[in-house]
Amino acid sequence: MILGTPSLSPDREHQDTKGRILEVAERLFMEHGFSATSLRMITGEAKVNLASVNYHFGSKEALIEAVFNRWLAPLNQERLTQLSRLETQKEGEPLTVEQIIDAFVMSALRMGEDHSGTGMIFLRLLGRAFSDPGSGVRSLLAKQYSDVVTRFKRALAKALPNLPEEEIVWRMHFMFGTMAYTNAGMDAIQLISSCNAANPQDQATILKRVTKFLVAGFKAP
Amino acid sequence: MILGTPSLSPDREHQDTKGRILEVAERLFMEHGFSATSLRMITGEAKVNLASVNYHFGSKEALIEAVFNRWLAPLNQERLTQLSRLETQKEGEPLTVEQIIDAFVMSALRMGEDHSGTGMIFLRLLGRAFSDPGSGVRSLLAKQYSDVVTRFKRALAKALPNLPEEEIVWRMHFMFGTMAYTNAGMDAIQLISSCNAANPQDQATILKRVTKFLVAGFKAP
DNA sequence: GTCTATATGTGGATAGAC
DNA sequence: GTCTATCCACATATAGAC
Repeated sequence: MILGTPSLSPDREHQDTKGRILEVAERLFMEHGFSATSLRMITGEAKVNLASVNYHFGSKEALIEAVFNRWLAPLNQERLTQLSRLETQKEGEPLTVEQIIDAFVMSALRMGEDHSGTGMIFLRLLGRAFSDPGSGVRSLLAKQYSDVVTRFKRALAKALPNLPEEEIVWRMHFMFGTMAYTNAGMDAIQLISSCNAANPQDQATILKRVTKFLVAGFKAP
Repeated sequence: MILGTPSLSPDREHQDTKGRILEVAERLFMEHGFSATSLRMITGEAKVNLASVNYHFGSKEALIEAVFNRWLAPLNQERLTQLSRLETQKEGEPLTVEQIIDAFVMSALRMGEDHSGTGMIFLRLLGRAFSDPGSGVRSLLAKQYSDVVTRFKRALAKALPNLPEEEIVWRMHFMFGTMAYTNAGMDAIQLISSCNAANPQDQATILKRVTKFLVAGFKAP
């Protein structure tokens, strides 16, 4: 429980001020980006006073950090836990690529499904944050991701002993990109593809597609 | 020659006002995002008068559109040309997945290398634009990409007859994500991976890695 | 076409009453 | 902790001289 993780209660309008701000900010940041979202928009929708943001968080920048800290740490913790679980299970033998990618991708799904869908919004916000340089979030991401990168890199190196480490790092980079974009641009696909195929489907199906795509990519010679 | 495509002359400080604005805007939008980049920053660096932006473009929004129109149309035209060239060559027989992905990815490289590296900056900006909703650029992207999507989808469907069309669309979506992120987040990899592996390399090598990764992904069962 | 000056709005942040 | 009122920096945009 890091920073006022919201209760699962459906009537969120009775939450405390701090929690309401976090929840609305999360959504608006996702919809409009960080700099295009004003504190007035946030406090307006959250029906709290403008000054309360600075009272509770100190600054807009600090609010952004708080939004991230609330979800990112648990998400990456879950990823590490899943990986550890698999490694214990196999007792030193290398995991399969499928298992590793699955641990990475499906942790996101699990977090998204928890908390009655609120986590899903964060996933999409996370996608945006990776490509948003003007928010100071990037350095935060680096810290939060460093353990995950290290551990997954090691696991993948064991699973793919013929692949140079450099290649593995790049492919992980591609994986982050695919994940980020898939989450953030879920609405872009309709714009781009302009076909009735890829319609709003449940995240589970999409992530299974992603996993298959990524596993094949990692296994490329 | 759509909107003042810059000359290849190295001393750009002698360009005309409109061209200088476009060039600086392109870079600053990429570095800071659209809404975080003010016209003052642009005109300051371009050493032109503030009012000249509105004189030449009408508004900031129109400037953003101009920046995109300058490069995106030629890029996608190149992609279509490459695809057509291959199809003519094969006379009706399906292309290989490698050829198709290569036509898509390497057109970007070719454009990036042209114009003494200026195009590269645009590629990274393009990556940002996909995940930046607050700029009205998205609908522009949809229009500019629609032909490319249609043609490449058809080619891929012929190359992968066993793959449902829906799956193809999704994998194209993943491809866009990988490309967008790879271009935009080239600096993020150092933050994230915190290892000496993936260092500033030439774009060509990186795009070859991407291509291999993507081809394998598309070929996944 | 280019400049100065300015109109007009909105941003984040804060002081101080309650 | 919450509110009103306000400060001040900076945004886009434009009017009008040159």
